[in-house]
Amino acid sequence: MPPKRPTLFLVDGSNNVYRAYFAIRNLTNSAGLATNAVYGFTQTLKKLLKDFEPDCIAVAFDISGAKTRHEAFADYKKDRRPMPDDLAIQLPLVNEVLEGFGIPVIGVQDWEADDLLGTLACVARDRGYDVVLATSDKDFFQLVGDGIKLFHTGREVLYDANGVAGAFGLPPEKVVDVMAIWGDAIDNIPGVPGIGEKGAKALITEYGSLEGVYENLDKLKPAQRKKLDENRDKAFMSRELARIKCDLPVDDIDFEKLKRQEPDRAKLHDVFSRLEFASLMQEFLPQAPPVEREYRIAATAGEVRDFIAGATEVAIWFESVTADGHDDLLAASLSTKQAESLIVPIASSAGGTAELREALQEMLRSDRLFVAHDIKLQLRRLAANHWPLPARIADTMIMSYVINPGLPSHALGNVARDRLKQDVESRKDVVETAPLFALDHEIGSTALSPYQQYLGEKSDVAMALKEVLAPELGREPALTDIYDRIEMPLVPVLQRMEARGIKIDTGLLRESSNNMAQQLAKLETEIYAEAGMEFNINSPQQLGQILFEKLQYPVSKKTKGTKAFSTSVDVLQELASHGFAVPRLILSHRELHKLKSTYIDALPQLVAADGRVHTSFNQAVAATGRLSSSDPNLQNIPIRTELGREIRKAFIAEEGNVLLAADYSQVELRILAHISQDPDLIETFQRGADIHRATASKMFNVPEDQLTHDQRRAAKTINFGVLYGMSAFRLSNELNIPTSQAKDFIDAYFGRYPKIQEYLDRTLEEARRSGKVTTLFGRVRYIPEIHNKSFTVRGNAERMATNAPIQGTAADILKLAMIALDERLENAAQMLLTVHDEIVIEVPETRAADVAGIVKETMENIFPLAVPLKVDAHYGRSWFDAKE
DNA sequence: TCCTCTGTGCTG
DNA sequence: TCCCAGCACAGAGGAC
Repeated sequence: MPPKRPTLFLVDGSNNVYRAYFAIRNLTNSAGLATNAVYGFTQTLKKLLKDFEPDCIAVAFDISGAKTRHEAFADYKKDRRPMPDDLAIQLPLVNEVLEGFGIPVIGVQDWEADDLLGTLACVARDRGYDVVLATSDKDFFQLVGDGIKLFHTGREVLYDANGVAGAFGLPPEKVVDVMAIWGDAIDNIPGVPGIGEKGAKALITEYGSLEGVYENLDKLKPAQRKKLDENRDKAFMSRELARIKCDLPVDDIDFEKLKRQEPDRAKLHDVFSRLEFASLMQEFLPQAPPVEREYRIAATAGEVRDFIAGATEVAIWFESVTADGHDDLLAASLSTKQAESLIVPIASSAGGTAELREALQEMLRSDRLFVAHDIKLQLRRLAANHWPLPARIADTMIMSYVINPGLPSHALGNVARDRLKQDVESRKDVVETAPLFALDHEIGSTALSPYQQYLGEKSDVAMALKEVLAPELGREPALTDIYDRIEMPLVPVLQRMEARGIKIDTGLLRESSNNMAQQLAKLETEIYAEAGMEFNINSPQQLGQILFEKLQYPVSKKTKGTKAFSTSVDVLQELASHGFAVPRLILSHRELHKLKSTYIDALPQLVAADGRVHTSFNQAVAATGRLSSSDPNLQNIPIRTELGREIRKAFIAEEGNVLLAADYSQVELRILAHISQDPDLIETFQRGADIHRATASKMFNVPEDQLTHDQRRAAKTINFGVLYGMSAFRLSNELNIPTSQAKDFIDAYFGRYPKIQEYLDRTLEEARRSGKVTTLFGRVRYIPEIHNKSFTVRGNAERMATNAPIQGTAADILKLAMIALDERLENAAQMLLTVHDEIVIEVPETRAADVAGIVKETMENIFPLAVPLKVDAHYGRSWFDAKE
């Protein structure tokens, strides 16, 4: 093999700065400084460095005062517009960025940057470099050939000579001839007026050169002949203007000095923070010098056994690839101490062997503690491949969540950045640059591919995080309990629920989809007719224009962010109540379209080969301690409207089974009664009365059996509202009463339940004092905004503070019940779903009544409160039937 | 063309 | 200004 030629990237500074400036508009920092050009230029630079990893790189700029290269041509560039002020002001910042990246800037007084680039390119090529010009200026196509390529920074395409021929239509050496006729408005190269790109290329293609064209003038159509004839001098002059010089005197240049350097992270972080580029700031956090990491690849089972010998804790990562809807294991990465990983190929395609696979399985069957960041994902992959599941597990994602659940994300990358000040490779980035199966490529080599680096990191970082998080968790006994007794025991329970999935009657959904499509089409026709024109009904913007501009309906509300016309249900209902047809029809259309697109059409597509949908339960998302569900979200299946509830008929049990739905009745109010110790509230629940009726009776001083419907409704609204910190304003809206009356209701409520007021005050006091609130079980939630000086922000924080202990305690209770049920039901029945206060179970019909009893008993007695917990349990063929 | 934000609406 | 906690769809427009 001949030695590889070093690569040199020559970046056309002006071109790329201008391109960024025009490609990105309206980007400024909070001080109003334009930052668009720096941002775009930086992104281009980053991409070049990452995708091409050039050996050498430099950026060429004009130095102000640069003379024209052909002073004889007086017009040349004379009326080129001056650089816009808000671009000029960014040039020093571009220089700072380049300094931060360690990229030299080249400029020679009085030289055009084009000629400088051309000369550098040619000299470098002649000295043995593979040169790439990074520009979006088509003029540079003329330089492309052996040893010189062009990377078009706008299109992100690398052109060699063939590429130029393909993109430009003519080979590089013909570029100047084409420009001679076509001209270039940007550089003020006149060309032949009246003949443009198409004409110029056709002529040069036909006659080979500018000379060729003029030798054959007589063969051309009269009009074209005339234009060429009259502008002969201009054409030849234009060709000289377009020609980039390659022979400027630069003999003394030392390309070694253009070697790529490590970026100065601190410097970049500083400039990006002034520019307020948040993601770039994150990316270039000033870091401690990187630890030497040793990531090896195992070739034999002996190496695997040696690696974990004596270790009681192993951090694991099993990498998988999805093929035909199945997660196939590809490789594992193991760590027993920081900065060391062993990568073990699993799939034969990646170099895996039966012997290696057996060593891994043997490891999983051992009683070591297996650590991962999101271990449920690991369990899922192992289970999908019928591998043994480890018995003792630890999860750094859940540790992070229990310590501070309010973070925006507990994903590995975020936690590592936060806790270890370390960036981790994302699979997306790695797979883009390296093929997946590069894994077996470098076994025995010390140089790791990016993919191997990524794999090694997965277990290494999990182990490093465990070293940081476990001691921190251990210092908080209540949090340790939450982790040990609630969250970790729940992990395998959730994993089994996800793996089981729930059966879907796709036939039913398809039928209903067709039905709805017809109804929607009919509604659309009616809406267009009433509106007098067609428009996109699903576009709030277009709908707003139709309703409030074209049809001139009264405007009652604007949207929060953009202050556009609001077209939300309440607005439409208000309009419909005045007898307007369009809003009434839109409401029907909205409901149908929502149900069809979000549920009826979406669900069948998510049904797996087993005829069931498998959601993911997210255990480290909700700040209050609740679970969430996604892909698909099965926690928002409609129930409140008759039409919506029909969808639950498609969630069914297997033949011979039923679905059993058990839900806690008014669990949050009961928790409020317990935590506040309000005697009246407790008494009401203890005697099993209708809580809203009892509340109304107290508020309005009317016996329970003489209340009006509206009085009970008001009490019900307040009962729920108090859990969320509802304002009088909101209550007045909800009940359609004056704010003053709503305020009276609320006062009456707290007058009768003084302990609830005390609870709210006490909780706010705690939040203000300690910055956090806790559930009954000690789960924390930090409320940093509790001292915010903005009324709105602080108000929000206060409502979070009072709601979190209630909602969070309910979540704790449900989780405990799930853990207990998983154990008690054994194989008699299988939990499938959980929806905050509800558990859905699939059970053989013959055992349904029996299991319903166990479920009810378990859930009601899982944790004794000052009031009884009440569970309603029903079963039937479908989820619809199970909700009596 | 892909990605992100916004408006809207579904659940407990 | 105004109700806690989620997730997803669809449109619009930014970014490349």
